[in-house]
Amino acid sequence: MKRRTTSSKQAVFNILKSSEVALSQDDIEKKVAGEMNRATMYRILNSFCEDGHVHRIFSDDGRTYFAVCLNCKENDHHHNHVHFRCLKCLRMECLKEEIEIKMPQGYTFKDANCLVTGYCNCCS
Amino acid sequence: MKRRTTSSKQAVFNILKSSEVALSQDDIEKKVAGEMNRATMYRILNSFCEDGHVHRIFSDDGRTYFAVCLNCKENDHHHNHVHFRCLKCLRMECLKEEIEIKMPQGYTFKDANCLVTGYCNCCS
DNA sequence: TTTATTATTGCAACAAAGTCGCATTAATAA
DNA sequence: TTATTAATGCGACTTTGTTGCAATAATAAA
Ligand SMILES: [Mn+2]
Ligand SMILES: [Mn+2]
Ligand SMILES: [Zn+2]
Ligand SMILES: [Zn+2]
Repeated sequence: MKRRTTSSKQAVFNILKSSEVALSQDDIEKKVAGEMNRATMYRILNSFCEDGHVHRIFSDDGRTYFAVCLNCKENDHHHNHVHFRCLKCLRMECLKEEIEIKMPQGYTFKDANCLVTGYCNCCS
Repeated sequence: MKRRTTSSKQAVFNILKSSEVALSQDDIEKKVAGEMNRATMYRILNSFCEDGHVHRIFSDDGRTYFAVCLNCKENDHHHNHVHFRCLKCLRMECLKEEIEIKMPQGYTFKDANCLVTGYCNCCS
């Protein structure tokens, strides 16, 4: 027996799944009904990432954002799409745009975290 | 009269300039001769970034790394090159590889922070 | 050279993100 | 129904980075 399904986990997952944008722990805390301990939420988010249901976005605002994996198969995780953070409305979103990076000779690629800041179409 | 040249600034800048890799504040603190207050060093690094002598790399390890700008002209700052962090030897380096990102319709590009993790040629 | 101005520094206190140990609670297997 | 152990809440903690304030020092002005 490994993971157990709990209401906390389901709550967090539903929030992430129904969100159009990536969310920080703080964002989720605001959206979740009732109380939920910060440490617990981080543990939940970490487990989602471990299990490959959710991916992390490391932002230049000092926060980590979380978003559900959409096109990831069990054995094919590719998070090399671009993330965008609007400097005005603060939306953090996963873009369709994928980047392909030519690694230097002898280097091994493990993961990518590509973030672009600017203004979204509403805020431009 | 705006910026003043001080030995602290010069020390930090020389460390960054002579380093092959990008450095975190902590890295610099270890390299700097004698004592230097953390707040002071951050203020120095921030001023370098403001003045466009140095650019920031936001890493997935929770730290910010700093590296001198090499190909930036006064009016043409382009930091859309890829950064690489080796998961074994922990080197953080600026890669030659530049990424070009097609922004969605109506979006305005401001800055990019593209980080790749993996293993460098020594550690692969 | 001397003085005045103000950028820079050190210090301490603070903020925010995230982690961890531990006792308690609750899913699930037996 | 009971036993097992994952999940939770709590509080303490760590790390990165910032800020107010008084003291110091680089530089402009006299
Ligand atoms: Mn994404
Ligand atoms: Mn760089
Ligand atoms: Zn916007
Ligand atoms: Zn390496």
